[in-house]
Amino acid sequence: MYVTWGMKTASSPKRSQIARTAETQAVLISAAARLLATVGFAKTTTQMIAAEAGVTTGALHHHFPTKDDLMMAVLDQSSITIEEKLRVENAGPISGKAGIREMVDHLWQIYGQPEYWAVWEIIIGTRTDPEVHRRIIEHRSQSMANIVLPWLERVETLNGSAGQSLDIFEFMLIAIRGLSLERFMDKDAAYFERNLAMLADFASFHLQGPAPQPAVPPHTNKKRPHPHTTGNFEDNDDNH
Amino acid sequence: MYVTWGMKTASSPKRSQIARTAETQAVLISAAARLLATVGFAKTTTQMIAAEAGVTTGALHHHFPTKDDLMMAVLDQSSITIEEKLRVENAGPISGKAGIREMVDHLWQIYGQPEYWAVWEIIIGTRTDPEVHRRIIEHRSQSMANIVLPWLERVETLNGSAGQSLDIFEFMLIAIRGLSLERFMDKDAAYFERNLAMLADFASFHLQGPAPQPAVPPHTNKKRPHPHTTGNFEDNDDNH
DNA sequence: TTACATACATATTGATTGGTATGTAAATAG
DNA sequence: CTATTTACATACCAATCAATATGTATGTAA
Repeated sequence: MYVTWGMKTASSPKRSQIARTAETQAVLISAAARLLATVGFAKTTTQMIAAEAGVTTGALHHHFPTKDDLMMAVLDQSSITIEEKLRVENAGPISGKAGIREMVDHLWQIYGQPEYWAVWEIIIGTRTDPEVHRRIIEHRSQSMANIVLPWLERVETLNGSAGQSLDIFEFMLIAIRGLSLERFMDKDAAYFERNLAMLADFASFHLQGPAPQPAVPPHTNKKRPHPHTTGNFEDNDDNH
Repeated sequence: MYVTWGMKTASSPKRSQIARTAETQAVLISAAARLLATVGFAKTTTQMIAAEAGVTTGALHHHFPTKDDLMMAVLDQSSITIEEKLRVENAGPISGKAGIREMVDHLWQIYGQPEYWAVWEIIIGTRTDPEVHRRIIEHRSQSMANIVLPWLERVETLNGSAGQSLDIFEFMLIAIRGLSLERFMDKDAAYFERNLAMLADFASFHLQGPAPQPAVPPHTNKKRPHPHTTGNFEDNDDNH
């Protein structure tokens, strides 16, 4: 449980205060996100988070006075991670049907992963708290601006109407969120691959006009062209 | 809070045991579903459910020994309600673009409503409990069969390939589930209308061949052709 | 009417929750 | 080195949770 981290601290006995704070907070945030994605908001307690992080509840409440503070920190960290992931492959214009399919896979790599589900767990779990909810709304609207604008620039070469592209991007995110919900239902890899292809088809249809033929892969496909499109919650092999 | 139900019991002093049981259980299930949709699984306690239903926790645990039993009853009731809703408008073949748009609205009327979110709250909230999770999986797969099969029969007249129609139906459900998630983000009615239109457009293309133009409504639409497509969680005016 | 079962309410349980109070070790400033 | 702050652990708290134990009212079969 706390073996890996414990060895790491033992190997570096002389750390500065800011280094200790940064490391402990990072470990707590990561542990909280991991638990949110695996067991959900309702069952993620402060004691579980502390145990998963390899610290005590005292340390947790030292860095994050309330549980909500830690949740907000998880949101902050997730948006940082996402913007980082997007910046890596976010270069050059999107060309043709293959480029759109690549974009869909890219979005699924980010928003379809179990780690990202922690964000929705917080959004859904804290929706009755007006203060937290308000912060989340503005948090996400700002984060969305950083994601949508680069996309619009890359896809503008294909279609002239920017408003149309924005709508399509919104829909793609919606579909990917819906697909991520299906991970709770023990679906196989082909299911996700099939619907990602369908979504890419959807974007191509709306961006480049109707294709000669729909060209959606058949219901039973023998080879998996995108093996990284999986990501069931049961697949993770934690050591706890 | 318990005024309505209280008066009802006072007005009918002589009820049979089976009638009392049926009514109390129904009231508890409805109260549980309402709370799940509004405040979520984490904050839905047995005491809140009992208070919302106008009974005591003793009555709750008399009819449903454990909280999970009540949750399963909510699932049972929801599938009954859904199959009922589907049976009402589930007659005659789907004709043309307008028919598909009608079908999308119909699905949104069922799966997009806040009441249905209670089902997902249970699925997500109890995903660590293997026994409950197993029951939910088979519960839903059976329920899905009752929904998909009639759909396939109605749409088969348009397109010959049944496998293709099944894939599209799957995709529609995914998108609608993703769209229902967006209700937590304070989106307006135009947002939902816009994306439902895009989904219907996409389905039309795949089911009846390419249309002349995609014909997506503009980003800012002044009139709302489908006023029933709203349904934010904040819109409900409970008296508690 | 009597005997019993069912439907509830009241009161209370032990376990668990998020959070606090306080002590201790480590880092940093003077 | 000394003083003080910071980082963290231990112990504990009031509140709340689901669930139980028990009492009472009500319907039902004899």
